[in-house]
Amino acid sequence: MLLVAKVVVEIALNREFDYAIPTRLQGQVVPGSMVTVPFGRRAATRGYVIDLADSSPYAGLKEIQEIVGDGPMVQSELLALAKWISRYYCAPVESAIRAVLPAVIRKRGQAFRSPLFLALVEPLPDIDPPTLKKKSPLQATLLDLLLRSPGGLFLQDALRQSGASPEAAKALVRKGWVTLTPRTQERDPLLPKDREILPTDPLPLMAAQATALKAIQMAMAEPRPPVILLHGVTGSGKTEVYMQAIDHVLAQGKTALVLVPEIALTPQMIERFLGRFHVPLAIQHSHLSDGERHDMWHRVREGRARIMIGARSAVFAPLKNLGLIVVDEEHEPSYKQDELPRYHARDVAVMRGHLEKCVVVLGSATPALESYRNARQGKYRLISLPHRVDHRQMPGVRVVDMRQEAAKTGKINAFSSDLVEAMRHRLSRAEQTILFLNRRGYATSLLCPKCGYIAQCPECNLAYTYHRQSEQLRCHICGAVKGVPGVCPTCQDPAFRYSGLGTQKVEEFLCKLFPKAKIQRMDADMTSGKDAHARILNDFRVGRIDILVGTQMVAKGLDFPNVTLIGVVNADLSLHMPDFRAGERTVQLLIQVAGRAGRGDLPGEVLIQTYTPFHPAIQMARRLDFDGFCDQELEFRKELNYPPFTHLVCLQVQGRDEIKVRTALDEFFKRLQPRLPSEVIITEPAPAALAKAKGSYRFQMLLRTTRIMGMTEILRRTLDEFKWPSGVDCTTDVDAMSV
DNA sequence: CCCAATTAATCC
DNA sequence: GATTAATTGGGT
Repeated sequence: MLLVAKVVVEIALNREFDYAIPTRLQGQVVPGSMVTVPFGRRAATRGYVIDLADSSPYAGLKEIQEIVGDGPMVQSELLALAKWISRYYCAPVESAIRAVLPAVIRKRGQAFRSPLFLALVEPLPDIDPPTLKKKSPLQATLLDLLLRSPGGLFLQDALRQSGASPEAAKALVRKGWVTLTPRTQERDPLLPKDREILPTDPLPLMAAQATALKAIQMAMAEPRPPVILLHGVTGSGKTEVYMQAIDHVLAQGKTALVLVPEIALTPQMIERFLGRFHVPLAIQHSHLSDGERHDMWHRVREGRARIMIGARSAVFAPLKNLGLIVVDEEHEPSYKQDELPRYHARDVAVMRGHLEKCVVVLGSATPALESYRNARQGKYRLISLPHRVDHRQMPGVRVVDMRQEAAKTGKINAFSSDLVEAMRHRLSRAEQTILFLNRRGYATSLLCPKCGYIAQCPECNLAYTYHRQSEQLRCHICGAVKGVPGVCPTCQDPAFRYSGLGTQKVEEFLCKLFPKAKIQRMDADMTSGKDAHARILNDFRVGRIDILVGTQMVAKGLDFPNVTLIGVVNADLSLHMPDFRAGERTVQLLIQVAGRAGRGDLPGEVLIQTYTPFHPAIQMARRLDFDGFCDQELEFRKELNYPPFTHLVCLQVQGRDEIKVRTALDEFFKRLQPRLPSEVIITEPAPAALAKAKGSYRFQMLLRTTRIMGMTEILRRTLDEFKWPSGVDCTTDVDAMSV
C-alpha cells in the first residue's frame, strides 16, 4: 500500500518531506498532485507530491491536508522533466516545479472570469414581433440579435451590438423568454480586434521543403522518434515546413508545441499561424496579463487548444499526446533561462521529446555548434534547405579593411569612405539602409587599429579582458594577469590602445554626414515602452526613415523589401569579446543580418567594417560559409576542450565582503577538487568578468567535463554539505552561455 | 551579567 | 521561507 507521499514544499528547502496520505485522499494523491500540508508550526503550506512510497523512515508522519485543483496539476511527463531539470542543472526540485507550473496557476487569486451570458429559452413561446416592436423597440432588436446568434451571447457583447440597455435585457428575462446566467469567458489576446485575419492555404513546397516535410512525417511514425536539425538558409521557408508538419500532427489527433525566441513572437508571426490553423491556438509570451496566462494554461490543459506557440517557458505547456515540438531559431541564446533553474529551453525540449516519444525539430539558418556537432555525430538527423524559396540571390558581402582606412586618413573614423559612399548612393535612390552598432559588452579587449593585433591569452587562445583603470590584461578562463605593453607588439605603434567609438558619437557623426536624411536610432534600453519599437518599425516600413541605426537585437525578424544596404559598423566589438563563443556569435549575427538584405526585388549589399579582415570568422561570413566556419571552429574548440566537446559549468559566488567571498570560494574549491574525476578540468577561483557590481564582489570557478551528469552529482553533493558563510551567495550555471 | 544582534538548525 | 534555539559581542 502506498500510504506515504514524498512532498516538496514551495518555500525552497532543497529537500523532500514524507507525509501520510489519509484514507479519504487514498488514490487521489498521486505524483504531480498539488497539496497543502502542515509544516513546522505552520498550519498549511503549498507542496507538490513527487513520489509515493509504502513506508517512511520517519515516525509520526503528519497527514496531507487536501488536494489543490482538480487532478494532478503536474502531468507525469512534466514531473519527470522537472526531476531531470533538477538533476541536470543542479537546481532544487521545487525550483524546477516552479518553472513547470506558471505562477498564476500555483498561486490562488486567478480564476476564470464569468460574466453574464444571454440565451433564449427552449422552446421559445409565441411572440408577436410587430407588437413587441411597437411597444418596446429595444427589446425587439435585442431579441432579433439573439435569434440570429445561435447558442447565445455575452450580455456585454449583446448590448454593444444591439444598442439596447441592460433594462431591456432584464425585461426579457422577466417575460421568461431569455435566461441571464454567469458563464466562463476566456480572456483571449488572440481574438481579432480591429484587424481582419486572412485565411491562408498551405503553400506549394519547393523540392527541398517537400523532402524535409516528408522526412519529418516519416520520423513521427518511428518507435523512437529522432531529433531533427533543420538547417535552412534565411528565407528558405522553414516556417512553411513547420506549419505543414503541424497539419499532419493535427490530422493524427495529436498536439504540437512551437518555441520561438521572445523577440520573434510578433503579432505578424501569430497572425500567420492564426490564418493557417482554424483551430484554437494557445500562445505564451511575456506581455500576456496574468488572467490571459491563466486562461491559456487551462485552454491547453483541457485540450481546447492543440497548438501552443510561445517563448522559452512554453516548453512546459501542459499539452497531452504531443506529436511534434519545434524549436525555431534554436541557436538563440535567449533560450537559456538566466535565473534558477538555469535551463536551456532547446535542451529541455529535446528531453521532453524523448520522454513523450515525439519528434523534435530544431530550426536555424545558423545552428548552435552544439546542435551542429550533434548532427555531425548522428545524434540528431540533419535536413538541409540550401536555397531561398524566392530564388533570390543572397546579398553580396563586402569586408572593409579599417586599418587601411586609418592609414589613409591618419585618424580613426566610425565610417569608411566605402560605407559613406554606399549610404549616399541609397539615399539618392530612395532606398533604405540599416546600420548595426554592435554594442560594446561589459568587457573589452585590446586591439591595434594600425595592424589588427589583439592581445590574447596564449593558453586559452582567447582575447584578454582589458581593464582600463588598472592598465591590466586579464584572462577570464585561466585567470592570468598581465601588464599592458607600451607599444603594439607587432607594429610598434605607441598609440595602439583603441577603444572604439560610443554609439551616441556614431549617431551624431551620421547626422552631420547626412543632415537631410531621416535617421532613427533604436535599441534595447529605449524606455518609452513596447509601442515605441512597433512604431519605429512601422515608420521604417512605410519609408518615413532612411537610415535605421540599431543594435543586434533589432536585426532579428526584420523583413523590409526596400532595404538594400546593411552596414556593420564595427564587427570587432563582438568578434574579439573575451568569450570563447565570440566567433560563433559574430558569424551567426553576420549571416542572419546578410539574410535581411535584398528581400524585395532589389539586390542587397552588406558592408562589414573591421580592423581584423584576415580573421577566419570574417572570411567565412563574407562567403556566407557557415559550415566552413563550424568545421574550423570545432577544431579550435576541441583543441582547448571548450563546448561542445565539454559541458561548461560556471560556479559563481558573490557578496559584499571581498575577502570573505574569496576565501569561501577557495575553501569550496579545496573541498571539491579532490572529489572530481581526473577528466574534469577545473580552473582556480578568479574574479568574475563583472567583478564588482552594486557594491558586491564576484568570484567564479569554471568546470569542464565530458560527463555532465556524473559531475553535477558530485557537485551537488559537495554543495549540499558545504555551508556558505552568511552574506555569500552561490549560483551554479550548468551549460553556461558566457563566462 | 544582561540584552540585542547575528547565526545555525529545524521543519516530515 | 519562517521560526526558534544557540552563540557572540559589546556594553555596564
